[in-house]
Amino acid sequence: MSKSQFQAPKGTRDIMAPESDRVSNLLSIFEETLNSGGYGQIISPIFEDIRVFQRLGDSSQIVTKEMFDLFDKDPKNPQHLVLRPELTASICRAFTQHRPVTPWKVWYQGPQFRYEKPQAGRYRQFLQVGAELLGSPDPHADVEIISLASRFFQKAGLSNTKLLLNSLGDAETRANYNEALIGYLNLNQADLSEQSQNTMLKNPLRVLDSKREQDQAVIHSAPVISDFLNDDSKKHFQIVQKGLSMLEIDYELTPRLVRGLDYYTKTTFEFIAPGLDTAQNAVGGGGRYDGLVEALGGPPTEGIGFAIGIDRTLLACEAENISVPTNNIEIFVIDTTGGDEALILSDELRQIGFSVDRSFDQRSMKSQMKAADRSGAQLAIIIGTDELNENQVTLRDLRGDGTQIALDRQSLSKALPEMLQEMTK
RNA sequence: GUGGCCGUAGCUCAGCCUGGUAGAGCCCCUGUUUGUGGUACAGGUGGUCGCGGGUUCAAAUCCCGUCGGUCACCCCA
Repeated sequence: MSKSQFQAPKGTRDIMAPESDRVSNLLSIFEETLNSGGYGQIISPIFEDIRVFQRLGDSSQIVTKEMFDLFDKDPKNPQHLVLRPELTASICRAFTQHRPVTPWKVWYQGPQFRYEKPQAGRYRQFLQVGAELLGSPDPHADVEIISLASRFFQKAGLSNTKLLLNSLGDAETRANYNEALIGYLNLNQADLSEQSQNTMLKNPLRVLDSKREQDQAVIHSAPVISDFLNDDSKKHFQIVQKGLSMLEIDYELTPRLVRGLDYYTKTTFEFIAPGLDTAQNAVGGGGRYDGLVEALGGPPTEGIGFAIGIDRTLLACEAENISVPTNNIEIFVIDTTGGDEALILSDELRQIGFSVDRSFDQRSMKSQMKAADRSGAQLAIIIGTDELNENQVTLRDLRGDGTQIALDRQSLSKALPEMLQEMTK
């Protein structure tokens, strides 16, 4: 066997069963959760005009160097396109384009792309699900969004996730805080790492996100934004917290929680899976972005949303040993008369709703039995020359004591449902 | 973008230091069992040792480069 000449591109992977069963399971749980909240699905393009994302702010590396470029071939309209690195901006673009009635509640699911160096829980193509609520400043909208994300993790069976909560305040708050933070960082610049001294110039907030040992002392004593919230922001944040308490959703106030994109205002949050023994333990996050639609050329519109990384949620499920729901087949047809019977019978039984598998290549009885066992099927239907001549089939219970009974071929489909139910008891 | 570790059978890995005919376990196939799986035993298929160059009589093994994986940093879901 020669070595495969091609492999999946760097930072991408093939997700195969049974892992893919878990993915589709998570996706359907998510869909169910969001549908139950009156959110409609939006299926937006996988690529967009690069400018849609450039409005996110250029202090973010996502915008500056982590996008996959595409170029429209039409010489009359040489558009610069990119594979979407996130979806909130796409959705705000869709909002300004279609101007739906507000509140506009949407959910999405799909791959996103960032040109990064891969590592644990980080891929160049990664799968996210998320939701956005546009057109309401109501803090209860924040609570609804957070609660839907939280319920998703719950339904997925994850017990070890933690909700981190913070408020970045409005523009006024941020300006005041930035000033104080810059002043503080300047005073303590000498104690900061080289990287952080750099970050400080571009986006002081992000210094709080540093994981370097050297920076921790400075970060620890830095002024916190909660002390700078103005009345409006403070009130908003209080109602959010009260709402979460009313829903009995636990959270941890983390005044140093900073998110990667510049557009966030007021409420920001992150779900982490502390059980994940990797540097990338954030499984989801989001927040309010009241100025974003306007920045994309739309009317002033408030917005709040979240995104959940399915790849990392997958890792968290594995870390918590949550069982994978698999699509086991129910019946395995064994045919030693040449294969015609297996062909006909499996088709017949599939049509009436059973999941049925069979062997190919006219293998031996023994080999087919082995395949039947491996398939996980409850029941084997055996057709040999004896059965064929008698116009019968033999049923064998593969999971119990191996009981076999003979049955008329004609009465098979009628008797099967009851028999299977009996056996799985 | 920076750094550590790793690339040998479908999978998990040994062999590499000290160069001399490519190994184990699992999986898969066949048989013991003349129509019957899950246990046991026996046998078998499968590898230009990631790729390219160099050193050498001789390279999986030493050297250089490159690609990929992985983990961390930067950054981020």
